[in-house]
Amino acid sequence: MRRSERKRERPDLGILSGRTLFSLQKELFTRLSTMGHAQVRPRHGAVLAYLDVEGSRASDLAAQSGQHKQVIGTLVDELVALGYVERRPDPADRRAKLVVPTELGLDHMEKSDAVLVEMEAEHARAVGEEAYAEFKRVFQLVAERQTGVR
Amino acid sequence: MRRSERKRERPDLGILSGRTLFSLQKELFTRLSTMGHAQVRPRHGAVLAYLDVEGSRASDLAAQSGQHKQVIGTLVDELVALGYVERRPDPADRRAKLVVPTELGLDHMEKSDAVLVEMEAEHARAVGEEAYAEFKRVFQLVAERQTGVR
DNA sequence: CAATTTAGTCACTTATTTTGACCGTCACTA
DNA sequence: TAGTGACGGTCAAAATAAGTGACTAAATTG
Repeated sequence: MRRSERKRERPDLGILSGRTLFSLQKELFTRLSTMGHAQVRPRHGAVLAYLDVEGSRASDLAAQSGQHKQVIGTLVDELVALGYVERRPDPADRRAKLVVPTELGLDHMEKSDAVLVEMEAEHARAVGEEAYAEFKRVFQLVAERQTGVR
Repeated sequence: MRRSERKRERPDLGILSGRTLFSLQKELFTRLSTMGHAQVRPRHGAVLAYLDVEGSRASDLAAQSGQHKQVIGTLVDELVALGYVERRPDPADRRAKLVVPTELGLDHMEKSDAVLVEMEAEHARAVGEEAYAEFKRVFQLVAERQTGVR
């Protein structure tokens, strides 16, 4: 069997993760664009995916998303321009600024969470609820190991 | 519970995939760089990951990796310059060129496959062989569904 | 053999990522 | 309470990457 065939039939963890990530992202943002959020691109996910309703610090967003601080800065600039978030001084630390979602931002966050839940529910129906739950459990362990061990 | 906490404790499929992919990629290429392949970057994976020992067409590599043909062209240029692959006319189709790995390229492919197998084996030991096998099985189904449906 | 596709490259334009320096706080400690 | 090092965020610039449209040559279709 040729290597490319083998990779297709028994893809490694990286290939599976990559395929899933990009395809999921594409579907999510396509769906969101039909729900009134056409301007937001997958890139902005680094901010919106981790944003708290009460607001989050740019550094926390950087740490959680694994992006550089500059990238977060740029994304926040764009999201401010689009009306999804605003920057407010952090009362607890005068160095920091809180990135706080606006009404529009909150709507995006809710819809995005809902679509993801729905997409996962479809997978669960297809492969079996129990099998899917177990899959998620192990995936989380693997992801933690992979991330932590470095 | 705040949203960011929830995302940390019960990450969605996208977050898990993303974390796993990027961390895996980073570790893989870090390890490979200590094995005599310091010049190759994750980007080149689009070519090297799917390359056949007998050579592959640029179009096939583009299709399998999901990259544009131009991207593949550029990557092949770089890999040629680094001595990992060479371009040879495809005897079966005079329009096409085969991208064929050199000795160095073959070494990279073997080592990269071996490191991935090893990394996965470590995960399997940690979460249990059986659980890991089942995880891979379901992951493959989910990835196919996610990719195919759209 | 004309019309259509397909493989690949060229030349450009536009995004995205990465780096390094820098300023104003903060936290700790002597 | 002054000194020191670390942290939060931004600027500017350099380096990489991605996306487009047009174009040549060869295969396929009919």
